[in-house]
Amino acid sequence: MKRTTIKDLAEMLNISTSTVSRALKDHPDISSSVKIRVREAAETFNYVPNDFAINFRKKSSKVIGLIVPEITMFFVPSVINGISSVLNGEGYRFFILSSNDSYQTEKEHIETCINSRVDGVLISMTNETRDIEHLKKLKEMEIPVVIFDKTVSQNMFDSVIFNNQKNTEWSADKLIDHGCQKILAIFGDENLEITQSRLISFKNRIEQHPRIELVTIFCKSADMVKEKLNSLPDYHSFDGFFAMSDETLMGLHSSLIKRNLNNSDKKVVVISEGNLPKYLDDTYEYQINDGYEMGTFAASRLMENLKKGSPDLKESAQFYYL
Amino acid sequence: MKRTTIKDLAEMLNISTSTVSRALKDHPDISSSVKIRVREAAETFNYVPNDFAINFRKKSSKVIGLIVPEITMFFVPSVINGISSVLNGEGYRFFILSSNDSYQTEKEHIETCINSRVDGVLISMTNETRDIEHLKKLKEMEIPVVIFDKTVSQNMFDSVIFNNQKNTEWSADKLIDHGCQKILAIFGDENLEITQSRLISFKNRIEQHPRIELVTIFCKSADMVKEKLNSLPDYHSFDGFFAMSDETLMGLHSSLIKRNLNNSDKKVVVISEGNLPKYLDDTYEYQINDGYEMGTFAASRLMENLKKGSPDLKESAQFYYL
DNA sequence: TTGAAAGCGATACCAG
DNA sequence: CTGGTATCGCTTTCAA
Repeated sequence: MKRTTIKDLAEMLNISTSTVSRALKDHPDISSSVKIRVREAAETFNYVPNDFAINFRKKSSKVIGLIVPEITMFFVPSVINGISSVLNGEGYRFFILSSNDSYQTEKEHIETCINSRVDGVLISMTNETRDIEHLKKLKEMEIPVVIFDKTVSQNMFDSVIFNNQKNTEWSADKLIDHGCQKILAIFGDENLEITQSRLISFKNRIEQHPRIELVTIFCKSADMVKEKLNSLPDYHSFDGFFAMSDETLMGLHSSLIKRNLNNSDKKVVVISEGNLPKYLDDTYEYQINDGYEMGTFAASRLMENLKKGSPDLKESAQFYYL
Repeated sequence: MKRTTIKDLAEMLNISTSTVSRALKDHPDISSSVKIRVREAAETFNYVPNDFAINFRKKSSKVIGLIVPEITMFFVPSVINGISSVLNGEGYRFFILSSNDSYQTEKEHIETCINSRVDGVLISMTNETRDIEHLKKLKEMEIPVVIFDKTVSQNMFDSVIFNNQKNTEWSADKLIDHGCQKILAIFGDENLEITQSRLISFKNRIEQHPRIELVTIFCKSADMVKEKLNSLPDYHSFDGFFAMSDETLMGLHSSLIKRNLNNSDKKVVVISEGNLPKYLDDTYEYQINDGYEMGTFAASRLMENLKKGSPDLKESAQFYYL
């Protein structure tokens, strides 16, 4: 089905394509009589500007690529909502690329972004990712990048992460203040930067109280939490639990209710992405790391970078704590 | 930063752009010696084909638009995963547009899809949507559409939904077979088509057993479930519970554990989107409405429509039950 | 086996 | 105020 083009309109009205183009975008040079005729014609013939042609001409796609390590129910949906709200407001769209926890896939997605000429990239990295080699091409191409949540240490791109130290210490203090004597702390994937930083802060804080006994376990998934807890010999002796994420919490919660340990005097403190908490157990305490907020923040930083244009003007990469 | 183009390569190698273009895509006409030289040059000068130009030329974006009523943690993530797995395999990308439960926004998103010349549209509708008027333009433009999960009755576009009757009857039978005598059934928003159809099937089935007492409640959110249950006078007298979705289940679960009614002999049966179940309580029984499956199925149908090309050949819209 | 050239649709510069 | 024209990068006949 042939779609109406500017040229079609021009021929119908016996004027030039330039005039039609300008009339359509309300250029001040054009007489209002012409504008009216053009707009009417556009309306009747169902003219839809061809974004391909415009992108091609303008070398800007108004599209940004969102690369996430995996699409889970825990964090990603709220992040997407946050990103949406910012990008839609700015007339941008985005496509989602899930790395499925594979560094290789992540790398390919970056190629995809380059090929499809996205205007910018928002990325949260996989557990396997150790450096930013694969991102350097984006830098060369002068495609703005903002890394969020899961990152590796680097100073080439803006990044926004939660304030792990603050959140973790808050959590540790809750358990300490509650008078817990034996604490089980459940962390995520041991290889992740985020896990390590939370681990260190948590340990430091707890170790200031030598009488408190601390056991830490690392679990890549909620299922693994369940498994490990089930084979924990002295489960009942713990009087305090810490989970570093919604996912680890899920495993813990599942395990606690199975043993009828909910509604007990055990203290549970969680750093949570914020979706689940209100449905699990009123007695758990949460430090919320809001995905929506992170989404809006990261997207806003990207928009700023986009507008800054010439990147020579751009100061070096910045680190933001949420 | 100037990016290498085919023209650049052609000039460097003193051959024509046509030859370069063909060499790059391994056209049989081109001698292998030329191919090698071209590929080497492309490699060294970091040539990246310009998708804008290609799309423009080919009039195909390899992009499809995904419109969802809202981005929740319950269903959407798995649907997205399903869609991803199919589309990425076919070299397509997609962008996500969330209608935020607003018909108006949904309508705008459809315009967005048309303007950005997506090759196809996958859509799940808002609660406010009553007809497909706003989709007709897509038909005119010959953009293939597949409607999934939330739809209205129509016969213009392919659609894929869960088999509510089957799933609901299965659930009712579970409770009946377990010997439940007093059942509390929790449904979602009373205005939704999906709620009504599940309600009717459920009731019909239970009413075949006159001795069973059935109480039904409608709740727009998990929080409302919690509220209503908390003010239920004879809570303990129920020996069977039905929740029509993960969201209603969340409220029920929250309420059950609060009263220490988990791990009891109460029977809980749920029609679930499938993400949460394994983390809540092993004793609940689930009929899984798998979002991943729906995603792959809907995306596959869309791909088929895309390939069928000339739509005169296409038979009328089809309805699929999952 | 290769090259020349047209053209996809919109834009913007330069002229008038 | 309006028109002519080159151009973006690539693909694809048509010729050679």
